Amino acid sequence: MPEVKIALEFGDDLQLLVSVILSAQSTDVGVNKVTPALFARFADATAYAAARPEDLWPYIRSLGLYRNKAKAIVAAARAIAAEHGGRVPRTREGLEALPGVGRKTAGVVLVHLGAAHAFPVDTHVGRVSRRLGLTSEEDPDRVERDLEALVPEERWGKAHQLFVWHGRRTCIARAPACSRCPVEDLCPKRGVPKVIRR
DNA sequence: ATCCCGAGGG
DNA sequence: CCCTCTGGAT
Repeated sequence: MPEVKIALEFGDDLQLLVSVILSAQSTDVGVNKVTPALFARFADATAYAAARPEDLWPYIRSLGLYRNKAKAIVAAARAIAAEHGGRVPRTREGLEALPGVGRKTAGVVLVHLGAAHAFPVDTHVGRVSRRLGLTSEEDPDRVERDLEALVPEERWGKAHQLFVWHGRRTCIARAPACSRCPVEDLCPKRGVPKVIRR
């Protein structure tokens, strides 16, 4: 399988974690647009920990949900500085214990770090899986359970990345590009009129 | 179940 | 105008 380059641009674990927190209900394009200035201003967990959430607003306001995200980043950085020696924890339990970090965010961080097998379910993974008929669930935790039963554990991370990639590039929410879809033959929605397709 | 919450696309 | 974007906390 060809190596697939995935979107988020980060230089260290903390930049990765911050990027993933920022990516909630936001596009990767938007995240990569704000992170250079943000990372230049806040170099490490100590820098974020010393800041107030409002200090981050100017950098991330364009993303939406910026109050929550700023609060989460500062709180998480304080926990990382105080309880983890300034280093981002590399276990699911450690990550999920951080403020603003839930199962999906922890999973994406683990996949990027290669620290553990995980199959985080975001809007793309959920939509693609439902369209392909791999699950009929809406709840991300249940979708994840179905997918993890279908895919060998060693491939969860790669599968997650491929599903996201496919969802962004081809199996787009509004207007799926079925005509250039590489897995159209596998798709139950094949041939279904666009209006009903979902 | 609801709130947060701006930008880009159809 | 409405929907969607790699959610999490309450």
